Amino acid sequence: MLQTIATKTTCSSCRLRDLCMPVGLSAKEMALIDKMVSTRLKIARGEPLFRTGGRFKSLYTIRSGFFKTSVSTAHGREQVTGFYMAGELLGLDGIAQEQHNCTAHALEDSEVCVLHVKLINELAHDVHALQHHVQKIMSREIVHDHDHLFLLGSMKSDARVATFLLNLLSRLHARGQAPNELLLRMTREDIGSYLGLTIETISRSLSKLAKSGVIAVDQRHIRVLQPEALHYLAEHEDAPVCKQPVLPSHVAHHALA
Amino acid sequence: MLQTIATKTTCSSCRLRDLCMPVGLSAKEMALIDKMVSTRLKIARGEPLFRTGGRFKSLYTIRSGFFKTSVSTAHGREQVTGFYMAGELLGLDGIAQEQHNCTAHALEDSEVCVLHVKLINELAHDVHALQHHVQKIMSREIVHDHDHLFLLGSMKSDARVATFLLNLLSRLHARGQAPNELLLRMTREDIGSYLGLTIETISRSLSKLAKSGVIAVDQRHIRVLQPEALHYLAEHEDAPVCKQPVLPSHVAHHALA
DNA sequence: GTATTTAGTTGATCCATATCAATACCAAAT
DNA sequence: ATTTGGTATTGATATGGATCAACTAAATAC
Repeated sequence: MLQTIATKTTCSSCRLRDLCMPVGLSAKEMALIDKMVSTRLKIARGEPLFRTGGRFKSLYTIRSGFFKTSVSTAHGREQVTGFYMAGELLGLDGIAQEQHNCTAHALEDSEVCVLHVKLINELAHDVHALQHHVQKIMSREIVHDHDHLFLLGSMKSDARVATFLLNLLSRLHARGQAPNELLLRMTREDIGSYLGLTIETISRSLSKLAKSGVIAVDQRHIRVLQPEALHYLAEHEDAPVCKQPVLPSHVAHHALA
Repeated sequence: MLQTIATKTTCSSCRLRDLCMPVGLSAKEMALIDKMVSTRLKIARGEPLFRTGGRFKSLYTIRSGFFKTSVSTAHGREQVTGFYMAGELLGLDGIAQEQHNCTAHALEDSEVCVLHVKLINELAHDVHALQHHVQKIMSREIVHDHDHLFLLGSMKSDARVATFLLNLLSRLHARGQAPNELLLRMTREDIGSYLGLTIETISRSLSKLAKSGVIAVDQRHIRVLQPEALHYLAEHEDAPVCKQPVLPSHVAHHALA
């Protein structure tokens, strides 16, 4: 299940370096950083990387693949709290109580770098930028969570779906992918849980977007045909208050009929 | 509005020390820490401590008083993201982009200690525990946000309200207050925004809890009469799935008639 | 004191989304 | 090719909470 493999790649030569590591390190600092990652793990699709309650020893950066994180109650109900892709850091919620507070599942065969916290903090003493870097990443997570609180607390279903698609698109775009195409790695159920909606509502919302020509849906493959319309939906139809027609004619006249 | 006053109290002698600072510091370390807080601010009720977009220079620990934080869109809608009380840290979301990403308002006349990040990070180099402490607090914030995502994504209105009350109660209890009494510092509107509900729903939910004898409501003063019933509501009526009667007879037979 | 404003409650109605149900699709196994 | 099971779509119906509206009570101003 968890297969350990020897590291062949160093951080300094990693193609994801700019996503993972602070920029502008000296050669000396970079050499120190290279010692930080001693192990990599392969996680097969569907398998957990860590689970709620498990002992927290390390953070994980994704080398390749895709993960979801989720929290759940004793009484069964589950809530997906995030999706993570290459270059992103998993496990930050474990620092608080030295045990993982959510479960991370691989949504496709994936590979992660293991960063032992002990090692990170020792290194941070010498590589000053590293400490600040960790803070920044944690802060970014908080900001993202706040945005998501806004989504769950104030936005209507179509706006949630539009926002979700745009968020994935921009993150994939930052990784060199086409800015208007998207392969959903997660099920409708995962999306629904993440967006606080049912699978049927997700399906209907996507169908509506497709019918109106804003996107094209083929199974889990999404192609964005009218990015502006998608942005408009994400930003304007954001409240139970709004009663105007969804799209003004200059944006897309037959959108969402 | 923002009135600066000279510090008369040191961290080492502060009554909130255990809430704010790492425990088990040496005398030497404590002396260093004492230099961290150079300024305190008084914020009058209703005034902002910082605003979205404002330059991020420091974190704030609450000495006394009560704050709410909120994010909002260009198009007006606001979402309360958290409530903060004595000993808690404000401003962590600003680290990511070196600008504040939410607005913090005082809900009563309050006093905060100003912690310049530059100073914190310099100190962290010598006081190793401090660095870890900041990480822990940020991680705790992430965990809390995930719990709140769960609440907004999966819980029904009554469960949200019960959870909210229990959360405030336990935090106040940790600060030496009675475990069954509570003075709400925020309006119903703030609560509604925080819980993703309207003011009317908050009002109805509180009335229902009062009518069933679980709590007593007198304006913003809440007294908990049946803590177990409140816990039950928070944990069990957690999903749009649940169809059973709200409370089994052994918990509270006339609750929520 | 009275007037005005703001905050909160309560009832009636409506609607967005959940729920229920039937069907279709694709992948893996037989 | 056929079954099986997980995944997705679509339609019909139900409902929790939003919206609208009328009213009460406290806080503040005059």
